[in-house]
Amino acid sequence: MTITQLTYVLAVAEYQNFTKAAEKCFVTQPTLSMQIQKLEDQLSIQIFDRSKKPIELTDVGRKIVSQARNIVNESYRIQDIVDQQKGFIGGEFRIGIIPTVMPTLLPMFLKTFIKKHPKVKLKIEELTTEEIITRINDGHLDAAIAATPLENANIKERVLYFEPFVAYVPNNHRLKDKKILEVSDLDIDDMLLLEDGHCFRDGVINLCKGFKDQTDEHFQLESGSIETLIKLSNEGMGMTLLPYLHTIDMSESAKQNLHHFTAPSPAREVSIIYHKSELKMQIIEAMQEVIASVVRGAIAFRNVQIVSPLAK
Amino acid sequence: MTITQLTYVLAVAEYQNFTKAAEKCFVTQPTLSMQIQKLEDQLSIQIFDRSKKPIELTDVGRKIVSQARNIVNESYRIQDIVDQQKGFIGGEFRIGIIPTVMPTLLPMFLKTFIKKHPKVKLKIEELTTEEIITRINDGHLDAAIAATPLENANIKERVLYFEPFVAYVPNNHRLKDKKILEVSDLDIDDMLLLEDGHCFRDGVINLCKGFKDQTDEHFQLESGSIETLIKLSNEGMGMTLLPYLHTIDMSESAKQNLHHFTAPSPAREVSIIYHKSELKMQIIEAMQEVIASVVRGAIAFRNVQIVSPLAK
DNA sequence: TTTAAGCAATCAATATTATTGATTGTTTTG
DNA sequence: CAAAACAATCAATAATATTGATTGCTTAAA
Repeated sequence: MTITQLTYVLAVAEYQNFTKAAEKCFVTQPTLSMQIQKLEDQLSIQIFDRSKKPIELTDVGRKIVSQARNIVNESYRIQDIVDQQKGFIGGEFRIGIIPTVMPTLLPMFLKTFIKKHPKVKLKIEELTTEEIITRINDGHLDAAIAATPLENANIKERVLYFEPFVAYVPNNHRLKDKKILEVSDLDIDDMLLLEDGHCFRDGVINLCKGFKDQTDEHFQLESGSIETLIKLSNEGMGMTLLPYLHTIDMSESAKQNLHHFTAPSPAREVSIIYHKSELKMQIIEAMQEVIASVVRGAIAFRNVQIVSPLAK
Repeated sequence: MTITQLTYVLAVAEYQNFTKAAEKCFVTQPTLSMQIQKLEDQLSIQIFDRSKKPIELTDVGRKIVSQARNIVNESYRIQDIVDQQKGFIGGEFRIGIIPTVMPTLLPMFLKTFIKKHPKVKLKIEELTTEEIITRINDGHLDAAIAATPLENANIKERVLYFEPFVAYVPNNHRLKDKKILEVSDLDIDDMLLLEDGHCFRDGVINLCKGFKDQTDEHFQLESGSIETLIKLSNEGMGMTLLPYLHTIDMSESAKQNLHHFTAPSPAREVSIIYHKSELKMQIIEAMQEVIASVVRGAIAFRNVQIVSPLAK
């Protein structure tokens, strides 16, 4: 049994196709087929059920794949140990970012980060919190930036910053003349909220006085775009809450509709999150530091109350 | 990086000697040397400091060895998964047994076990509790039989049986005429105790009324032999406590000196213990079952109080 | 029904890699 | 100082992985 064989098995399990798996492993299909056959022979067991199309895992196969993932991931940590020893910050680093953080935070730190750590090959993906959790667990992501706390046993968090919410109140709204809002002014019935993987949304709902069961709402907005949210608000669909960083470079006219909260302002906690195995921890720490330093200038609020993204 | 290379690294780390390590891996010394060099080259780091004699690990080397042990052990679990799937109970199984359990328990179950599970190649070692814990943690033992609870985070326990203590009171002892003893009769000052890795001993000391700090004792008995204990007792060194199974096949004359306790009799908990990773769990369960069935006939006590082997 | 496409297995040829026995140079030991 | 112990090196060889070409099966399209 070799680590190579195990990675081949993982690839086939993922793509359910020997040819495609071979491509991803940068070998020819016979190479991959033979190595897997060899492993199956040595174990005297079938890992894949080749009679099904597309190919399926057998029952043992499933367990073996799970253990193989374990072993392959642990083997990566050898290189990780060496990198840490050398203080080397580099290699591929796959990071996920939730939609409501992506457009504001990424431009703020990306340039600084790649300048400071040119050897890191960043792969950035916009993903919902749910997708992020899945991919951190299966090893497809090295880290992510999301609203926290998540309270997921396999995922660790490091807080980057607290981002206050600012209310966007259109002209026709009952609160249009109250320039400084209290949290108690919020009413779920005349508010418009982003979906954002049930995360941002759920947190805000809990803020509102007398919030109801989520099911009896008029509609759900599935866009991840704050732009859309503002436009719908202008169309008379209700007021909305915007994360502070989104309000910085709004047009002057739109800024007219912004209403701040009295302290403690509601806020969300934004963290860099990663698997508890702490693979590539040096890069995670490097990124945490860069983000913290650029955000420090942009957000200077002290008195905030955290809105947990956890449902219920 | 291959699993083979990692096992070579582990062997050298263990024996601090390339030649001996090569032997244990069933390859020649150049083979092992070259593979380790290749790994070091690929990682561009020294795992071993060859200038020291005997060879030492470098700082990174130590971390790599620790991770390598992890990976190699996890790789064994692939075969384990296959064995479990097939219901196969076999292969090498290394078990440690504490001295005060070995001579009574082993003869009771060994024959039955090897008859029932002929494919298991048992390697049995008599070891102290301390040695057992070390070896379960470093993977040199698959399981062990010891007095519990140990409260060790890496080790799991399954209770096999509770074994009452029986007092052995020589003719010249103050308690020689009290045929049924109470726990409160015990006095550390006229008792003789086995060392047994601080384990059996510590448990008993806690039983005695007004027990003192262990340091101010007249002497410590380092033998693991119950025989010696009885002989010393006969020489007037004091009474002693024997695990019940040891009293079954004593000579009739010796049995005259046995004094039982009133219920609840003090007793020790004897368990099969194993690493939390649960490798070779089928064999462990098979052994647990065999032992439980043979002991069931020999020990039929209900009302006992457990003497914890934990110091303090 | 025929044809084409998709896909994994097979095969023989080749490239790569691991292993070996012999040897060397160094260090340790008696 | 000589002998032993030991790891590195080397060239030869054994073992193994990889490949391109092909086959045979199944599915999808004409």
